Amino acid sequence: MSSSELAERRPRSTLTEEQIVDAALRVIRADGVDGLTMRRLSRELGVSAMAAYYYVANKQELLDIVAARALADITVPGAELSWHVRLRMLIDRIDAELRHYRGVEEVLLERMHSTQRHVMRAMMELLAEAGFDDAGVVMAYATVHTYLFGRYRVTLAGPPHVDSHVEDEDDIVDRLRPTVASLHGRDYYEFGVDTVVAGLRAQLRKQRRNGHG
Amino acid sequence: MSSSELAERRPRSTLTEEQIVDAALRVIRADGVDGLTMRRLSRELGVSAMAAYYYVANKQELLDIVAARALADITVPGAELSWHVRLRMLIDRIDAELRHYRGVEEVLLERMHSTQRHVMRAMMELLAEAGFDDAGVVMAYATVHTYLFGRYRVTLAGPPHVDSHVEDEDDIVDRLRPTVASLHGRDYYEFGVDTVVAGLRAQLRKQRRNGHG
DNA sequence: ACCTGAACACCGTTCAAGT
DNA sequence: ACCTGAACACCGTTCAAGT
Repeated sequence: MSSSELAERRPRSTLTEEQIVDAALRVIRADGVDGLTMRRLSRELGVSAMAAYYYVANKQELLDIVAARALADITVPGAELSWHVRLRMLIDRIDAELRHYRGVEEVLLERMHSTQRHVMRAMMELLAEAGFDDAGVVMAYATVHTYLFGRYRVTLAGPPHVDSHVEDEDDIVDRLRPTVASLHGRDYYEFGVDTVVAGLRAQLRKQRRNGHG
Repeated sequence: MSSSELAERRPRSTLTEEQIVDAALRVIRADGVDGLTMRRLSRELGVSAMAAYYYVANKQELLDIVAARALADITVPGAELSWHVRLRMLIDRIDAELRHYRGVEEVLLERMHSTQRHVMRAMMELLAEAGFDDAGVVMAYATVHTYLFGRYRVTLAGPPHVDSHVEDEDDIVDRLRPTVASLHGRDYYEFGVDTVVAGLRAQLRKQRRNGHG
């Protein structure tokens, strides 16, 4: 038995990629994506600072693996429903996973291809079946992707009160401050996704009017 | 004349906030927001590494000032047009400034309040005049904000070709690869903004049906 | 008042060396 | 094969010191 055969079976390796990803997710859930440093990860693994570099080429690769893992369990809603209902369900399922793996959206926003491939494929197929032409499928996907992964980065909470600034009832920004305070992440999510889906339905009607359908 | 009077007029100050912001914008346009470090900024200003700290409390404050400056010149379209046309024009003007100050969107995405206040006010007033109720105004603004500032972070260009991966005509992701390559930033922008605006028109109709109008 | 220089507590990553 | 330790080239920020 050669040593390379031994190596391929990794007989007594103490570290596995799964352990690394699990540790990374634990850190992200505790301290957010910014809290995930290679040194913090090594502490979580109980291993020397640079050990993880034997398994991942660099930090970006680690983040890609983590993002893929977060979306791995997504299932695609069945074809019996109308396309916009299915799209809404698929978006809801992605959102549920993202809330579960809090912090990972930041990774997914940047590069579309790091979305788990089967999720991208499912959404594109759905859009194609709905009647979007090729360019429409791609642009519609990009629109959903941008909204879905971008929304997590937006925080509304402004500086609670600047001393020099007096509240002005005639200023709509001041007048709506209590409304902002009363709305929750859920409200923004529902409204935003409804808006994007309704917008895509309008885009499809427009494409049909222009004679591609 | 006391020394504090002299100071208030800053008679021979070599550094001004304007110079700092200008230098920051030059660095951002050359190397992106990530390339803007406090040390790089000082080199651009021809001054010692920590000099800028006399004018800004920290890097985040610098970025806020830069973002405010980028949106300072936005003018609001006149009231004679219908609200969705005005909204589209306002979004286009913001986008034009962002393209001019390339890289600043990254700052604006994060926190809504760092959008120049007059831009936020203009868009909210427009949405209120359109007929959205208070919660609708806030959620609609948030939706536009998320899409508009989020889209810059999304890059489509995947890894050009993974060796182990064979193109599969039955896989829609592979099949649409040439379509992705043929589309430009402009196409995504037009489609995405059209989608969001059309979606908001649908939301307003829904609100009216539900008896708030 | 305005700016400098050195220092502190971090990063990601490389690489020779250990087992 | 798998992991360690030291080092390199960076960060943002603080602070005593200069002019």
